[in-house]
Amino acid sequence: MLNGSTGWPSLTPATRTAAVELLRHGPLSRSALARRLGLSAGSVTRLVTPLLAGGLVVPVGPGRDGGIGRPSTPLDVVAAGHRFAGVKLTASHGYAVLADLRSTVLAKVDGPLRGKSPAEVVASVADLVSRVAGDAPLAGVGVSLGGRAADHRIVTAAPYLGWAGPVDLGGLVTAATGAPTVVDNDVLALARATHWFGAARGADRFALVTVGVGIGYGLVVHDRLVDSDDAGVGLVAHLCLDPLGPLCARGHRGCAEAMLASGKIRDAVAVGRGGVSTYAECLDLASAGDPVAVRVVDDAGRALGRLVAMIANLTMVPTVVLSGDGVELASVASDALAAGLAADRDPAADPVRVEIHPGGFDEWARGAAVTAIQSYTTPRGSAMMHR
Amino acid sequence: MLNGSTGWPSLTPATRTAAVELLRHGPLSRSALARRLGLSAGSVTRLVTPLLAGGLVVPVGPGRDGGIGRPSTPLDVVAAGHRFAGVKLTASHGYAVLADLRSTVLAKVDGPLRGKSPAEVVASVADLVSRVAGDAPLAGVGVSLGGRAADHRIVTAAPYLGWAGPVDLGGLVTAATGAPTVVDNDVLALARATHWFGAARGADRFALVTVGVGIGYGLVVHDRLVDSDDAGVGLVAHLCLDPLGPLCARGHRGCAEAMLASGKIRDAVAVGRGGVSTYAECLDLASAGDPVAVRVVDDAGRALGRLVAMIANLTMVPTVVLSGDGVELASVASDALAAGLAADRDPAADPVRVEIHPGGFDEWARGAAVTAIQSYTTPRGSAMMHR
DNA sequence: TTGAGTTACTTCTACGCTGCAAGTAACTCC
DNA sequence: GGAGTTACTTGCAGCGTAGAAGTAACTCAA
Repeated sequence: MLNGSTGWPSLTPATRTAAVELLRHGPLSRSALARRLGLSAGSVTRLVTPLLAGGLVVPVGPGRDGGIGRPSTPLDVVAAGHRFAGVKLTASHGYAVLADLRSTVLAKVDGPLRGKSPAEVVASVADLVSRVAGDAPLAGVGVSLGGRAADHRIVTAAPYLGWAGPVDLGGLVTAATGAPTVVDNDVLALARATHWFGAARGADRFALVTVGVGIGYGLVVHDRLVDSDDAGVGLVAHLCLDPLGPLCARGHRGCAEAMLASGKIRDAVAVGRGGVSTYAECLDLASAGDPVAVRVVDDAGRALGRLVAMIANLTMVPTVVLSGDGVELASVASDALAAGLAADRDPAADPVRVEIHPGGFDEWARGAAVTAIQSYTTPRGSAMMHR
Repeated sequence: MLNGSTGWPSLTPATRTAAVELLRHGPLSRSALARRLGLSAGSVTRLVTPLLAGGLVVPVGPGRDGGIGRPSTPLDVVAAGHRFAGVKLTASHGYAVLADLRSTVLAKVDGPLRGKSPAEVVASVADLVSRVAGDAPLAGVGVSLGGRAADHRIVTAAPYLGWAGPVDLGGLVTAATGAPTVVDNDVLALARATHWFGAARGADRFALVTVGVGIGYGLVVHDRLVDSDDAGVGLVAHLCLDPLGPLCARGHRGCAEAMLASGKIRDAVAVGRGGVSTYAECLDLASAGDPVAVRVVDDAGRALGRLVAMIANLTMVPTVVLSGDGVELASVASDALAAGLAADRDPAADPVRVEIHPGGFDEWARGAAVTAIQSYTTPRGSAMMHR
């Protein structure tokens, strides 16, 4: 009966593990679940019984699998039973989504921040949350931003907001909204969403590269996000991708930011031919065959391909997901991307799968919601969130 | 009483987990072990009791930790209770070590292979093992080679030996020596040794780069070796480190192999000044200030630094271990290495710790022994070896 | 010297979680 | 309509765990 107040945190560990497996990989029959978890069939029956009784999980579909023997009964988590809000912060705006347990977006709103001070940001976030959620009770709130958050609560670095010292954003938003709130780096949150519910659902290893105003990078290995003090803050942005490329603000020639950031691409096209004012125009011009735009965009695509190759060579991921608001670059310059990838990847090695996942601001906000979902489903979990 | 015949495989899972923790991180007091494993003190007492009774673990030292309260009693695994042999194969020779449970080398031998056919290699390995082990009973044998082994048994690729189809080297050596045998890629095996007992002991994440005839690469993330079909077979060897560098055999300019392989460095010095015939001479000349050797070695050091930076940026490891028979390069060109590292690493990010670990052929063989040790201590283990 | 405080370890119990074995259920194929 | 096959359930024995209560061995201060 979907009692939100009891919720997943009250489940016993093994039962919760089964529920998470169903959430991430479902629908699954009991036998498939047993194989996935490495358990006996009897144990799975026992674990699943209280989930069915509580209405968190339901049998779904007829389960026709065509084979011989008794047909299986696929089970699935009832995603609609819980609501989460996700908020992505930029220097000036907030973007919020309302999502269910599988991070399906049910509503979205956005608006300017009232200001950059912690109090103004908290008030803006609370406002966005109440606007997007209405009076639906929330199981959790996630907030993501370009910066770092310790323990998913304390913001320790937020260059775009200009915060000097640590701010307990998680605690403040929890107090303001009444819903348990977690804070995360925006790229890491997007990587979490990609991992659990997105283009890399079910993948044990993958990398995420976001292209847009900046270049972001996230890595999942052994089914777990790789976190560190430096994760998501641009270690990848200044990797050299083209020794003859343009300069970035730090004086690096041909680094990822200089080659791929949407502002840099726009500037390069503007310098070459004039008459452009937006990144989207540059991609359109390149599609239409404008020689300057084609050259700039192709150079960028080749650089992106080389970046993908470097990532795959050094992390051994079979898949690299491209996202971010500027990711159309990868479609427009797909040939150049493939060429750059081929140039730096051993042809004898397994080919790298490149997935292009469209990314707008609501995708970033959805990432924030997934951080909240993970925190809700695996509190202080042994594997997922922390450690 | 160190009964080798019962051994670790007969331990119950939780007890074995405690024993592995002591082996890898010991000596540890019971309370420290409880903290590490996330268990209560009572559970640890229960787990440790049979290990003490069986003599696999002993109390060690007085346990003075200076603080207040009852002093702790550090426990440690009795490493001398088991013997393992490790054999590293090259195209023409085998190198074998005898090691205890902590991979301390007790003896070493080497010799030419009788030939490259599977039968000749197996006979050579068995010969080396019996020479190095004498009549000591072996708990396990590890064999490592440049190539791939499926399931730690079946060699599926061995370019240096010219084997075409898969060869059940593990099964053949098991039959020939009477000791359970595992097969592994040589770089991965060295990474295992570095992880459990070497320069990265206790590290949750690190990367290993080997420099020598070829360039090797291994990665540990989340306390587990990253394995893949392509691991260890040279994905890293053809990364571009210097756009103006020399060519490798595949036509890559300035790739890791072209810049760092000992043969390439020797050739570059020989072309420049003549009068050298070995890699070691080149390093000596560079130390002595010979301008050609200094330039070649410094370029290589800078390239190695850039490689370390790329690895750290993309994998987020805090530590990179350098090893291999040509690793002296890193000491001779340490300034250039630091410069290359600084150039490609964000100064705001955590600094990368570079550990130089001397590596001869016996280190490679020790790696093979560690593969056997891991297989012995964590058979079909949930985390260590497979999956 | 004595007792309070502190940390390390042990013992006992209740219970969660597991595999295993022996069922039952629902299907296909012949 | 039975044999074969796969999915699932039920009951049981035993491992593994936390928690509470107790013991041990030390430091420190009065």
